[in-house]
Amino acid sequence: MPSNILVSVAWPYANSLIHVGNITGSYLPADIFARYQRLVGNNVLMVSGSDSHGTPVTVRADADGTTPLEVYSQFHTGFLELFQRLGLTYDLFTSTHTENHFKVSQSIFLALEKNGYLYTDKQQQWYSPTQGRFLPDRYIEGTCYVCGYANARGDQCDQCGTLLEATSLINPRSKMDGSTPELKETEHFYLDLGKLQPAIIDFLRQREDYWRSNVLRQSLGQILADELHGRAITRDLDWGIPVPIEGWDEKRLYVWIEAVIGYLSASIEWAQLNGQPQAWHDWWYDSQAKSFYFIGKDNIPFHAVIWPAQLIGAGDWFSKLFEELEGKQLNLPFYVPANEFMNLEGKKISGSRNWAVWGFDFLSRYEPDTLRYYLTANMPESKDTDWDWQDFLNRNNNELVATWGNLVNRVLSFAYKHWDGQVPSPGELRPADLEILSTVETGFQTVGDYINSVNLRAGLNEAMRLAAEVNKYLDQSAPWFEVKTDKAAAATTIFTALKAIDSLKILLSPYLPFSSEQLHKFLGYTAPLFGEQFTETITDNLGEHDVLRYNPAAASGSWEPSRLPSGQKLREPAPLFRKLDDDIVASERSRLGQPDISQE
RNA sequence: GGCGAGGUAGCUCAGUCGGCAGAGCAGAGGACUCAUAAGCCUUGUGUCGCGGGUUCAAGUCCCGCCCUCGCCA
Repeated sequence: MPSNILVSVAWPYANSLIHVGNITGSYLPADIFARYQRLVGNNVLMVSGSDSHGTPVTVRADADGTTPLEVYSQFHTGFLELFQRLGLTYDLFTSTHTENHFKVSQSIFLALEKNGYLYTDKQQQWYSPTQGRFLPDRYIEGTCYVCGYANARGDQCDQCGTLLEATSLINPRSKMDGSTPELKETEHFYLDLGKLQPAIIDFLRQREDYWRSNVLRQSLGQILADELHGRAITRDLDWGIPVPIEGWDEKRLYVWIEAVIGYLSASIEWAQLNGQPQAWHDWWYDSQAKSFYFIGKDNIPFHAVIWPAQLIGAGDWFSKLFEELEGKQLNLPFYVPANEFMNLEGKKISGSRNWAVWGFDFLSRYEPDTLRYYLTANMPESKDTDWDWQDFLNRNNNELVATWGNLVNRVLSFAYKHWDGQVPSPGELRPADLEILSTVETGFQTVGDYINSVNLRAGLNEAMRLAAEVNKYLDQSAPWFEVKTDKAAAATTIFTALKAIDSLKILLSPYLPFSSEQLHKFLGYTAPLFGEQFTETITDNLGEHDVLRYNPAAASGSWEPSRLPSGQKLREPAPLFRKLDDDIVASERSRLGQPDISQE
């Protein structure tokens, strides 16, 4: 009776590099959760991809004198490598720029249309006569109509901070060529959120008792205070997904409606790549399946309101249009455990000012588990948190290395030295031995419950507390005395300690997969705990796209207490983690805000 | 401007139904030595953002205000 668990992870925008705030906000919690669910034996499907359309990508392409496709491909490739190195085990990390995603998105659009949730309306938009095209708000500069600042952006004034109505800018000019745009009427499709409002309220009310209050209030509270109104879902652009209506093929789907559809399209692509094109039904049509959406707080309305609205609005028309199946309803989100934000040294992370710790840059000097540990211990689950380099050093040296790394090292090296590189044979276990094993084994329940309810920090704390318990046990048993007077007693102690760290290895493995895998080998196991990540190039009618995948076939780990056999041959141990030097605090701080080396 | 989250020990953060303010780290002291000078034992620490109110009792509930952050307009 394994459950089908869909792990949906925020889609990074393919126009900037990934920093630690992005990682702790959604990618890392999703991976911890997914690894745990796989260890428990559930059927996990973890999907995401690059959000490749939208104006930030075209703006960047125009600025760099290249094409949106080039910009997207370059960042996308970087994401695949970073995620692989961080051990983020996506079953599929793909892209929105695929033939499959185009088709799925257009099917959702048409299903919404069939069910009467779309309407058209006209609006004014800046148009460039010199270029013969409409200009997105981000392509416009002008004088702020609030404070008079001459270089206000189309969507916001950098001087007074006001969010601006682009069509009201004074003396507008095109950022492309400085020419003066003119207002022109254009027609768009709108999603009728007002009509869907009662169903969305129902959806949220059904989840009221277990959703985080920040997520619930930001969605339900907002709706109750201020009705939902229709939103334009098409744009006058050429980069993106064509509107699938005759006469509209010059227009594109607005990214905000199309990107979230990626959870569905990536699931479908995953099934196709596995040669079982219907396999995704288990997560999307089985009413017992549960879907978890790992996102940052800035994305709450899109995942708790708009995406459910699309799914409800598409109704059973999606299955008819997409694969001629009758009467299938797509599953709605089960839980949206949105995280708050992580700041850096007391200030907001800012890519453009290089006030950031970049994923790649970090990995050039430190290990992925070091990052995973600090980001989890400091994860913004209930409020904004702060990345502080001194705190990073302290936690690495005083918690990860001292409590866990040292425990492993002292037990392994003692066993290796005194019992000829083998797990010793114990005598009958004494009360203290039984007690510590039972204490550690409670972790499979307590840590598991924390992870299952997406309280990841609490789960990590609990696992670390258990590691400290094993340190106490060792001090009380003092095998370094026993070994001199009663080697059989020492053998019992070390056997017990080895079993304890063998169990702790599993409890910590969702958080620290690399070092757990290494410990697993030190303990003499040959089959790996986890499966393998790999990349692949897929060709379709839109061209080629690279994907990151996960093959669980070789994984042998399971969420249950150690069954370490005595006599098992150990491998020569080495420290799992590196103690960091105090100097790094100053040198890391000096990098912050410096002209950027990593934003290419 | 509307909606929401947060403000608690030197630092990072918990705090459920209102019932003597907590953890980890840092700091101080101690016994030990298997281990990455790690681990173990002992130990100090508070204007719970500010001002009112309700209550026998408020970090917690109510009102007002200040600051930080997010979404929306």
